[in-house]
Amino acid sequence: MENLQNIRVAVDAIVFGYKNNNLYVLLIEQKFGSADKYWALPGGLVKNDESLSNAVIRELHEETNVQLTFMEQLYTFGDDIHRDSRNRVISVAYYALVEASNLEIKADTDAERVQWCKIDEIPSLAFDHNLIIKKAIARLKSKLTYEPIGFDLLPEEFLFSDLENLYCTILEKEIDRRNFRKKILSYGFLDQTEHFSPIKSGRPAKLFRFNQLKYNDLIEKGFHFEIKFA
Amino acid sequence: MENLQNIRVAVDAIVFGYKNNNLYVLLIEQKFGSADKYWALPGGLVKNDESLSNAVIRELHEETNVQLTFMEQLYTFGDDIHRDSRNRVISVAYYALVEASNLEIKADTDAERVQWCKIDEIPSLAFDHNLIIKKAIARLKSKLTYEPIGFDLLPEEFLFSDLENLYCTILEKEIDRRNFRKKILSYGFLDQTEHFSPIKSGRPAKLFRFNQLKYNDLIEKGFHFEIKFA
DNA sequence: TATAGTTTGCGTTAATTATACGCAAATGTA
DNA sequence: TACATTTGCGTATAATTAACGCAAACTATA
Repeated sequence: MENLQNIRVAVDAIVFGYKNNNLYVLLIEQKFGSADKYWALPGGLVKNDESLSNAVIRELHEETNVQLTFMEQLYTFGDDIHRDSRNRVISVAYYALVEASNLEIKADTDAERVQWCKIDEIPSLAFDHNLIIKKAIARLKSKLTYEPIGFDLLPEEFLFSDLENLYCTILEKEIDRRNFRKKILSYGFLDQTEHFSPIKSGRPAKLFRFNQLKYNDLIEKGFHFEIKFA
Repeated sequence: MENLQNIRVAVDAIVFGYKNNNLYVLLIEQKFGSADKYWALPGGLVKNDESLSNAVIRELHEETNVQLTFMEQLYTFGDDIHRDSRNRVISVAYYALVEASNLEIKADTDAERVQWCKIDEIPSLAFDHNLIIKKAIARLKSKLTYEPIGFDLLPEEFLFSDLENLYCTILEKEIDRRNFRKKILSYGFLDQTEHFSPIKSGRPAKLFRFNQLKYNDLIEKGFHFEIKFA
């Protein structure tokens, strides 16, 4: 008599990495049946006794060996009833960041392939995963401008020019190098280290660190991070 | 052998209304078993063949007679496995706005009670609904500052002082009336009507309208709405 | 009819912030 | 040594924000 609900709950992860002026997304090769192979976002069904965010962590751990520096819920995709042609599945998508130094992937025990894919070279993916990535990129861009998550994509000690290039690359905007530096430094949450970067040419550059404690202090005092671009 | 997924998918709606310098949320009285009654957010389980957003619309229509002017997905609550003590249920929460002129509720056919509740007088609700409302308020506050959704809470023709009070009330901030007016008018998406408001005292005030077309034009030209407060 | 009280609507000025550059310092390389 | 390159600091100007003054247009009251 009763019409039982028959909807599965999945999670998907959009993991962003940044290296050499390029933004990357983590993709895995999924097998459907015997021959069909598709690139897709890492993810899978949520277990009955695990939280949504733990499901993401677990799936990422099962499929890859990345170390996240940031993770946040993105959106729940469930308006397209047929986004998975086999069953009704809604997907709670999370986006996450990894440090540049962590961008190498060891071959996994599974036969499944895992790969970093440049953001502008993403192939046609399974399900609505292209749409999900599109939304994740939009969110990443927006979040970059009002929270200091760019540092989560860089190594602990980084060059100012790297930070600057990261912003320019991801936001696809030009910016005045000198004004950018001035503004970020004026916030006062960066520590200058004693170290210099091994450089190719030009004046040696100091390495900087993001100081989370100083940032938290500022936030408590009502500080509001913002990077605006023309 | 296979451990089948047994997770229900629900939607919940946080419907905001604004009247007389007060922000309201729509609550319904839910019955648990024979005697237990709890105030809760409108919502319920998603049907197998309906989209998430349609589920919200349906539930609101079943339980109330409100006309929404805005609706957006808020967040999916599923990290607390026991948020519903009976079953594992994840809830996709949507927040929505209604016009002030629409703030009256007709008694519904159901025996269930429906009521607008002042934001600072919300009782202890069922499940994690207090938490959900908290998140919705935070989102509403933030959204008010970078998108012109305040107009969706006001009648079509409104006074500048109403708009100003709406911002002050919801954001819990003071603002200079004259600078606020200047800034909003400078954007150029408001139309001045020929009408005046029936007033109690003081100089008669012109009524304004939000012009969606003008706003869309601005957006295309790269305009970026923003209301900042000290 | 005058006067006080209230709210609207338009203005001006000072302070702050953003933008657009200039240029020397410190390196590697030819 | 001269040159190319990148860093790091500075200054002038434009634009925006914040702070405030005040007359206009009404109501209520004496």
